[in-house]
Amino acid sequence: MTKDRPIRVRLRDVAERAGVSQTTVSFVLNERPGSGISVETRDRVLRVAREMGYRPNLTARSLRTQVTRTIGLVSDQIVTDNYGGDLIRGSLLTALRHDHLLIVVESQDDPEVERHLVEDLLARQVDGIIVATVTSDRIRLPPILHGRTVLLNCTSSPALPTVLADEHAGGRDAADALLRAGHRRGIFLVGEVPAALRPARERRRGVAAALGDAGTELEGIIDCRWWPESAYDAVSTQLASGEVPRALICLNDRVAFGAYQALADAGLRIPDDVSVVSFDDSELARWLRPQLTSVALPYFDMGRIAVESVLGLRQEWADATRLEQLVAMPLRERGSIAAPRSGAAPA
Amino acid sequence: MTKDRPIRVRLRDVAERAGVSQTTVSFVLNERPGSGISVETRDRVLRVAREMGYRPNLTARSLRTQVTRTIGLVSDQIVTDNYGGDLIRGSLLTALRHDHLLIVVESQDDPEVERHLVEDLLARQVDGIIVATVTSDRIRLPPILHGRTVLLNCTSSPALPTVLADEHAGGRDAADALLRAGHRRGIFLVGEVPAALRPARERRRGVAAALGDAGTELEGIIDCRWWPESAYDAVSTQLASGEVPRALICLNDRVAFGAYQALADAGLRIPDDVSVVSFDDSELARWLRPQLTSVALPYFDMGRIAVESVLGLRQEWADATRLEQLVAMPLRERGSIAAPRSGAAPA
DNA sequence: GTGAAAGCGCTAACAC
DNA sequence: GTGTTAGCGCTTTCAC
Repeated sequence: MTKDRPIRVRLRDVAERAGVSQTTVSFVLNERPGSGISVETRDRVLRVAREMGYRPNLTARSLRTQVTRTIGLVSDQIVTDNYGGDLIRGSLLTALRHDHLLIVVESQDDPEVERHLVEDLLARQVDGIIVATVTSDRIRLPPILHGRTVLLNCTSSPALPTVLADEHAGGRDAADALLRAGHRRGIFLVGEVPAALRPARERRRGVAAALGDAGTELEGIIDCRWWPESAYDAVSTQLASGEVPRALICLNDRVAFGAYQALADAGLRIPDDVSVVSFDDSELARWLRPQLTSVALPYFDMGRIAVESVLGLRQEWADATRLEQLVAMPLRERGSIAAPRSGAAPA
Repeated sequence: MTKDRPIRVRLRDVAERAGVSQTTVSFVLNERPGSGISVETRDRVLRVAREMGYRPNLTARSLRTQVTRTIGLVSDQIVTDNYGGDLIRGSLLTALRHDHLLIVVESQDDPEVERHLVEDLLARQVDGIIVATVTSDRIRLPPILHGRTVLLNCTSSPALPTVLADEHAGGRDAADALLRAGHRRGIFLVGEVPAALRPARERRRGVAAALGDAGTELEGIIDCRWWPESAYDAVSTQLASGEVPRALICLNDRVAFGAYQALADAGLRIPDDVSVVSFDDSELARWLRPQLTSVALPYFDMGRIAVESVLGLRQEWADATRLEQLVAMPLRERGSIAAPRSGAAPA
């Protein structure tokens, strides 16, 4: 809270002071082509406008033009979740780059709230809406959405344009990284795979596909929640069982973190005794010792693409051929993978 | 991108269909007190409006009322930084609770961009502006801000209402946690203290004050950047020097993470050999083994308070007595502190 | 109890 | 080249 709202300079004030009509000022300021304003008038208007500190009232302009240069981002929990930051950042910066503002809104997973928020955004005449989720995959029925709408990290029925991470390819890449290092046997997947969670499903499918192509398969799945503690417990149990893995494919970095701790406690070294690869490439991946090889979540890019789509900037969707846009997950190779200890025979 | 913008139902449409004037519809819908609309008319208008799916055009309303129910949040890097999430979330949810929308904008630390963004927000007639930074403390000159402005996690000259974390008290609390466990000697601060960084300065001052009150002082400062790797190196060096600390006060959780790794590599156990306390209480604190005792950054609360302030909801500032609002940093006690090994004598 | 009409600040067709 | 004028969709004063 500070001083009160000052008197704003209006277009009319500038016009009066410059001794011209509002139209002239409007034309000059909006650099309207072919409006045939004389250079002198132009310069005078520009000067007066600057002197008076004129700033157009965008609310009034929007009312007139039916364009707000504003995009609404509705999410369930995106801000809450740390991973979500990049999604917002990608959207935000892209919106700004295209001279649009982003209105971020969070429904806290309450459909009623979500409906309300979307209505509010529409009432504010946003030019487009992005519906994003962190817990991807939850089918959401598109509400009374008009205008341009894009789904980010989730799907709907009936289908709407959607931006998703290419988790399947990511899964392949994770497995391939291991295969390239010579791993064939003793490869475990760490983390539960709930049927409702697209990233989990797809990552596993991708892993299985790559392994299958190499004529091998997972040795097993170490079941645990996607959190360090749960992973620590599960991996510790596995190690205690006597069947020591040679490589771990962790379903995210937090799981990998728990695995690191369990491995350390068991006196096993990474990557000499056990190789580890993971998903998400969060900050954690660089903080671990050794640094973790991880398949990055392309959240920043996804946000960017969603905004570009909503602004109608993407050819792919101009001709609504494909509704799903899959964004590549880059593999970030670091020091957590090495050749298997006892030199498994290559295929 | 989806179907085109549909024809919106306007107030006038509802009025025509209901056979009344716009005024009447407006009065009914806005539940204007003492407007003396008959119950029948009221019900009819309400019914028609619902049937037609009427939604007021908030752009038009804002133009008329000069109120947008919108708050702009300008930050340098808040979205980028993971810690910043809570700041946004606190602001966002509080804004929503008070029926306002949040427009988040990021300047990428470019003053020119920042000026531009603030102007845009003002041009959009936002009801208030919050200027936030992650790297607190950088004095920023308030730009052409009108209306209600609040600074979040940074200060300015001339001074504006500001919401800050009470880092000094936080520093005291961190040190007190150690003192309570019986620590008096061998306490090291880990992390550099740049003069320009308020949190760093204040935390150290608070630590020193608490230690001084207990008749002791820091054994030394282990200088390093606020990142795991740098902390790992610095702490490892310290350990190699032979002077093994009994307690570490890490200036944030990432530093603590690096310290954990260094301690583990040196075969020292936490908290038996060395106690550790830290700042920020990020997710990391709960993921570490043992879990880390940390002084929490009250970002969520700070965001909430900033929004409440900007909305004029806080008595403290109605009478602009104090411009600075200090928010408490709660100590989250976990398993990383124990009595010193060789039982240091209490004061 | 209800309606006519003005006006928020801007853009843009049309006239001169 | 420049000005007149009619709205955009809403709120609100004032008259009936």
